[in-house]
Amino acid sequence: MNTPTPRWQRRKDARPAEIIEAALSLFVERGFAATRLDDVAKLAGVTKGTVYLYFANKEELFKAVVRETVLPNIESGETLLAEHQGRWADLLWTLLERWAERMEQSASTGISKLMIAEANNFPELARFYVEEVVIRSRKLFANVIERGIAAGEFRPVDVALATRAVISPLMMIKVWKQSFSLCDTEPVDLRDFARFHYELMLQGLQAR
Amino acid sequence: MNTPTPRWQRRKDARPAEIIEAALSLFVERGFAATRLDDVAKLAGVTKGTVYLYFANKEELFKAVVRETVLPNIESGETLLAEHQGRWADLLWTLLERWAERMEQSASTGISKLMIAEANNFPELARFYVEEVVIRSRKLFANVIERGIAAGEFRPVDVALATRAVISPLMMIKVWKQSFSLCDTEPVDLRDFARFHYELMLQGLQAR
DNA sequence: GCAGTTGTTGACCTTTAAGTCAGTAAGTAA
DNA sequence: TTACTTACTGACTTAAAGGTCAACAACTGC
Repeated sequence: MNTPTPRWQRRKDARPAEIIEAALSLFVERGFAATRLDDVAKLAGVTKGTVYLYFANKEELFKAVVRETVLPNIESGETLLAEHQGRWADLLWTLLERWAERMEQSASTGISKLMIAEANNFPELARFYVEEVVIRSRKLFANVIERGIAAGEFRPVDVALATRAVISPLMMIKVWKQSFSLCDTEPVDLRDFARFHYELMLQGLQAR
Repeated sequence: MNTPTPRWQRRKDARPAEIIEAALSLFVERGFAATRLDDVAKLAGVTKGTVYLYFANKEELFKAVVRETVLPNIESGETLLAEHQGRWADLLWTLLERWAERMEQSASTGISKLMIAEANNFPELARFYVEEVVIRSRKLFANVIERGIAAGEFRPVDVALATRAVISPLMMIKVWKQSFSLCDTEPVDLRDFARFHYELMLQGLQAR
């Protein structure tokens, strides 16, 4: 007799993560409302019923996607800051470079586009995201700038504004690529841009 | 006898623009899929049937919103460039300042957030937007930078990268405000940021 | 005024996708 | 093998929103 391969397997532990991964990529591509749970299930290799076995409803799945995907990314930067010795400009570049790298690899950075699109529809989730992700990321960069100023390495600029000037260009380019990769005839390389942005900005930041 | 005010009026010419305006503000706030046509109609002071009198379906309304709203904004910048005399850095600041002003006033700049969110769901519209709006805006700024370089006012930087470095920060801050105004506890003023960004960037751009 | 035209309504139909659950088959242990 | 548990399926129900259209009432011209 042939040993028939089972039509499906029981994989209770792996399912949630797989469903979240599938949901992430479809939410990022199409948006929350335009994504059908049948499609999420299909991409995760299960059926819709299974999705509802692990998540109470579509909104809870969305929240899980944001929570599970976003938090791991910040901690590495915070360790870098804690352990850093030497010029603050170098740390700034290290942070930007790592960020650009991660943007090219993992799908998780697509969350920023997703949150921008859906923030108004999920106020509580937006608040969670702003507090746990945005403010923390800003603090990280703000710290570097502040210490650079204190060390006499940077001019005494407005830190809140400078922080945004440092973060926003890379973020915008990434969000842009996420949305218009198919039709932008003049794309730029993320790392090239990160380097260019860093050098341009450093001129204005450095003390004379 | 009292002259009864009619329950509604026939205003064939004004309806399309009013419906488009209503749709714009709801699309920007909630996204395309999450916006109900009943709500658009209500906000425009009509009923759903009237919306379908002027637009074939929801998708055509969306296209009309993008087309009608976005085009008028670019031309003024192009005239400024054509008529400019003097330092190119000054023109750069004029363009950025006007852009920041318009962002604070008209709702039309919310289109960028909308297109970012929906580009993948409307490939043809995304192509139209990229070609008619994005590329044209980039060309405008690229021209200023190129002429500044030719005049020896700016260093010979990579124009494509510099253009994005100039545009993206303001755009990101605007998109951000659009999405997180309710829960961002550390908002920045658009004009302040525009000025800060301009001065920071100019340091890196200027020839020595 | 009155008759004819048409912009507008609102109840209705239709489609789509969220959410449910009884049944099925993959695993497990004796 | 068999008896049992439960992860998983897929057809079903339901709700909501897109889309339609016959009737209506605001205008127009005579």
